[in-house]
Amino acid sequence: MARTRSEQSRRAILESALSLARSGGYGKLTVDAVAAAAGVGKQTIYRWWRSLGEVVLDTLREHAKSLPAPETGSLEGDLTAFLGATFRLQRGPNGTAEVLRGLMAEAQLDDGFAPSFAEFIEARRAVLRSIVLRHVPAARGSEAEATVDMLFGAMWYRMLVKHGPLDSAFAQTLAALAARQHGEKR
Amino acid sequence: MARTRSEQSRRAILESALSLARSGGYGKLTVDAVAAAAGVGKQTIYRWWRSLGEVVLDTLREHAKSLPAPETGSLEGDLTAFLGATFRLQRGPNGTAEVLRGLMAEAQLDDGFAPSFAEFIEARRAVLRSIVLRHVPAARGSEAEATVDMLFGAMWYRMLVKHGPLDSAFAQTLAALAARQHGEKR
Amino acid sequence: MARTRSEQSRRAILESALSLARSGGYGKLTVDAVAAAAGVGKQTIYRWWRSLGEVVLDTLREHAKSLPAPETGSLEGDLTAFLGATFRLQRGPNGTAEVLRGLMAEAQLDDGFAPSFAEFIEARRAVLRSIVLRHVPAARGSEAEATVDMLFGAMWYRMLVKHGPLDSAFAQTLAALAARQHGEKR
Amino acid sequence: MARTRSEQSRRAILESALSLARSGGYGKLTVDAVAAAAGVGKQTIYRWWRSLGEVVLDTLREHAKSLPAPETGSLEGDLTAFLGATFRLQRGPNGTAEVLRGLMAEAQLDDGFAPSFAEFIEARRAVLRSIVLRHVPAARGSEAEATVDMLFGAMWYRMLVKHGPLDSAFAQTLAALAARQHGEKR
DNA sequence: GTATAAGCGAGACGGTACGTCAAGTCTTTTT
DNA sequence: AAAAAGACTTGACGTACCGTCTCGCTTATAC
Repeated sequence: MARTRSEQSRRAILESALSLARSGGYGKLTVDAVAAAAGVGKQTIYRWWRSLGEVVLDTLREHAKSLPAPETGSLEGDLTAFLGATFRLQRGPNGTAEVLRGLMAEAQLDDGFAPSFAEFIEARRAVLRSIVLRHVPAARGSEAEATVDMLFGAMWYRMLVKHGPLDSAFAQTLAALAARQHGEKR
Repeated sequence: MARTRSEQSRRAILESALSLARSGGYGKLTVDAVAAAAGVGKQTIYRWWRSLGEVVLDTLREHAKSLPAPETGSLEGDLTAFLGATFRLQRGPNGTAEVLRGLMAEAQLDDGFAPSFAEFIEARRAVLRSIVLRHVPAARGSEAEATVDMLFGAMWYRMLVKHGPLDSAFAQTLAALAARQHGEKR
Repeated sequence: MARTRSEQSRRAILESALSLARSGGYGKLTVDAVAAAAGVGKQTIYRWWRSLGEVVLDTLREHAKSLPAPETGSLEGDLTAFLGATFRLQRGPNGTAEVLRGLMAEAQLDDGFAPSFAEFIEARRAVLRSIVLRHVPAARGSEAEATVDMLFGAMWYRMLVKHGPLDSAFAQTLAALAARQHGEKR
Repeated sequence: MARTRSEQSRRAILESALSLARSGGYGKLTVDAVAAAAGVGKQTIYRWWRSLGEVVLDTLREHAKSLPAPETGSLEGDLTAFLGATFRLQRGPNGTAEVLRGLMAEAQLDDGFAPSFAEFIEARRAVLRSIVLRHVPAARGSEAEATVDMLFGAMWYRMLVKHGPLDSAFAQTLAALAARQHGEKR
């Protein structure tokens, strides 16, 4: 005998949060602003999410689904394709890099948000790990983990510090170096 | 012919900031608290630093100086030593990891702080880059950069996401994989 | 369709402001202290008043209502009664003199507050003016205004400079002199 | 073997204080601004005066000396002349009204300044009192005091509340009413 | 088919911290 | 010893957001 959750409000909140984070920078995102932009009461946000970070994370989960695991036949080829596609999704004014940086920051400052973010990260790691293991089954264990950390680590490092571009050349270099780690021809 | 800067206040601020960041978490660090703990007026902080991030960064610059570049004869050996020492400095209750995570977050949220932090990061990259190039001169260019990004990237990735430890085993694995990237015997 | 203004907070603010002004002196009244004493956020004060002066003025408006216009039959009698009652309200530890002095000071230093205070003053002048005109209709115009200014002026002058008491003897003297200005037998 | 007080600094401080008070309003007068405008260290101000109020009061003491007691033969004439001259000194952009208002406010808020200000006020009262007593010796006592309070009170009241002008017409009206209080022809 | 309880937009609320301003004091160097 | 310069501690300012809490309205069951 109760009213049901408004799908319209849910969408408006997700979209407003993402668009405000992109335009003004994640650091200037506020609950008041999101609520106002979405034409929604603040309580409606707090009723369904624990923080703005969770809202934004929700929007990214959908984005990431559009990344299929490639099949080129070689580790270097698969990595080049996967990393290239991942970088492409982040680049540009409509890319997710700005928002990802904000979420990473949030996870450092808000202990409540860190687990959700870690879970999101783990999902991405699982995909990359499976690519590595498909070509180098023997690497199972700390070596595969380290390779995954080196690849995604390099990506995040550049995304966060901005000392170099996340372009296809970088994707290729990373793929080549990772392949060599596991004995593919140099 | 005016009063000179108080060295006592400077030290008190640096020490209070670092100790509060370690005890309560960087996210709960406030200017009011630092000023109170240092027995200092807030204005004195704002007079000499642009934000708390800059204060904390100042304390870390001194810490990092204590890391000497190693000389073991092989790339893998040097990397193992360098990464191991770096990780050791970050570990534990008196380690710098908690504070580094906070600074990385700050750099994402505060555009004014990002350049200072990037400069700090670049100084660390320079040391690692020189180690790589000493052993593999031919890697000069994007390959050396990528190797540096993969190593420090993996470190930051684990520091930020906390999905794995920064211990000597990880240092060794990273060193071995990086050495293989550049043709050292496996 | 929003939450309505809290009557409880409104009263607590008015009472705290008045009581703090009386105990510590108007000059030491601070927004922080009023908010703390009232158990209220500062924003709640700023939401409804433009300055502490307006808050205190609000409490005085109610106080002043308790002064009825007298009817003794003569100008001198009415003035004696009216001024006597007015002075009495200001005297003593629970009197309003301390607070009135503070408001007068505020009006000099804060251009935004001056109009509100002038309006409050005019309301009081209107009462005294009507007493004068009831007995001396011919004084309408600058003479009545001047008489009002001389009576309230003398009161404020003593309140502000504190060179003489605001007692019933002074009320009587003022009343007598004002009556003579308008030809009542001496 | 000591340096003597700098007359140049003294003058610069007095002039800067007065001019800043007139241009920006007494309420916005600050010690920093006066010191900067006078090309003087803040300590030099604090060494010789207890507060900015005392500085400004010093400048006014000289101004007031330029008011000679008039001799027209009648109470009404003398009062008209005296009040007219007094009002004239206060009017206009170079008048002292703005500054006097500020000092009166200061005296209400700063207990340390009130005595100095009261002394200044009393000097002015003495002049007006002597005029009244010269023409109405019998008024000695509370009646003369009350008349002085009514005249200066009316002046201050208008100066502070700004509900009417301090012009020669008002001076005349006040003089006439005061004369009637003491039996001069109506 | 209507009562009723949850969802909702709105926005007031108690708090915490911000970054700024000015006060009055202290220290350094110069005159 | 007085002065210019300006750093220092202190304390209050007015603002921004936080997360919580009514308020009155809307709407989808469950009776």
